[in-house]
Amino acid sequence: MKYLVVYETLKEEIFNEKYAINEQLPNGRELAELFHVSMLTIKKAMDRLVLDGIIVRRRGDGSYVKDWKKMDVAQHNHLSGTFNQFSEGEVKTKVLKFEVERADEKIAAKLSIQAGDFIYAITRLRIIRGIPSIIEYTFMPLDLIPNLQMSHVETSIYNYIQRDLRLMVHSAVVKITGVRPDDFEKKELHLKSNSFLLQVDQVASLDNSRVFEFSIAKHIPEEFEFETVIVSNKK
Amino acid sequence: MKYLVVYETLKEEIFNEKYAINEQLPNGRELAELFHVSMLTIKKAMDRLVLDGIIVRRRGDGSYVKDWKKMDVAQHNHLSGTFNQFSEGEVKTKVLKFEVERADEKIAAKLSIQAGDFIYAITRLRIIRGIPSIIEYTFMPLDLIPNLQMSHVETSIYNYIQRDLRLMVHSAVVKITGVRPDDFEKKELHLKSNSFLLQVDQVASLDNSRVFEFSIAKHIPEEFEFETVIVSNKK
DNA sequence: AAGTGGTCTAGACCACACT
DNA sequence: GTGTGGTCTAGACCACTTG
Repeated sequence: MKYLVVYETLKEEIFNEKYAINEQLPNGRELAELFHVSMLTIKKAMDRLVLDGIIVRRRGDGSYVKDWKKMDVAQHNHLSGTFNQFSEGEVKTKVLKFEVERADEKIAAKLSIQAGDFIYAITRLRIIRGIPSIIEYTFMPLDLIPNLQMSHVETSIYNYIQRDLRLMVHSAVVKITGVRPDDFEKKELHLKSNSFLLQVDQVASLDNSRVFEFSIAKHIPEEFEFETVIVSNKK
Repeated sequence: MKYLVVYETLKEEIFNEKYAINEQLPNGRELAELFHVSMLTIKKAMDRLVLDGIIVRRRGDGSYVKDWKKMDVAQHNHLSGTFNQFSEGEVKTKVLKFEVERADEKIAAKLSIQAGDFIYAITRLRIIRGIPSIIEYTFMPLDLIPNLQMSHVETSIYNYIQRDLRLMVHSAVVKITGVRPDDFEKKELHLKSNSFLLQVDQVASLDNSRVFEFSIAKHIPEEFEFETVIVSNKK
């Protein structure tokens, strides 16, 4: 993993301002000599820095350090579940429902299974620093996630899947919308009548391409912030 | 651009179900022979398909078609400004403000310029299919975007920058939150007192690393939907 | 053990930006 | 023209999954 060493080293050097903002970096050949690697390895490292939004590269011109200081929040591309986004003890979980049911048409479609197949249907309330902040509705195919226990549901299902089942989470499609709470949500989140929520729909896949989770998380606005970097994919 | 040909071809074949969902694709060597390219070119094409969320690849196992049908909306990674997200005639723009001002501390920080530097300060109301839907506050450094005209502001500043100035938009950092409208926004968007908005903050950069835009767009929830794919970057 | 994708090399050629 | 990054090759070796 040479390119990761190059990537981490350059990133650190930039953050330590060895290379200042808007400064041009050494070209590919020089960096390849410096690190004793091929130019392709340099390119791979630089591509990651571009993806991070830390540098730009332009053919015929060079590589330049971007103004990375304006990225005020660490990137939110979590893929780790709600639980791991907060530090130990900051988040408490109240399990409102934990049942095995048959998937209806809509959920079966999201999970790429047959209607009528068994699924876990889980509803959880996340309490962050004492404030009820998120209601999560989670649906998972029973056959993919064997032997799910209350103790997993109470903390992080992601951790169970990754650490215990040793499955790899590959990717997720997320959708963000704004919604009004229903009566149940109003009660659980202690909301006033004019309140609103930010809804994150997520369909998450394992690296064997199976969909293992469809979840709807509704966040109170005080707690919610989603940040991402969009990079233009020109030719 | 051989890898793009491979990418487009494979994508089309998958969508035409030459390769079915969950089916294994030919391995790298075979595809390299088929397309008469090197394996690295195949890998680059496949990497893009992975990024699109269309396939998964696993070392030691193979490449598999994902359930791409569940991606119900075309990906929202626009980088094209509000105007180009809707078809011709669907969106009307009312320019509420179009001035040159001096940047205050906050805006200067976002644009990576000095407080006091000249900027365009633009406020626009976007009316989609007859419904006032978005208020956009846009700030741009004067020196980067010379000679901005009312005609550009009324349609798409992005088009002016890309087509006329021939500058390339490289990337953007976006942040999504939920907010309450102020009185001005309530009036312009015809909102009731208990309403809410989805706020998208965007800091956009050119490929020379200069920040050319800081914008705050506040969307009515009926119109707003943001979708993206998150891919795990392990190793 | 056989087959897969991931990384890496040392070059080559090309497209593009500057002057 | 010079220098830059982007693409590409033909191989090599390695890490990993599955039988």
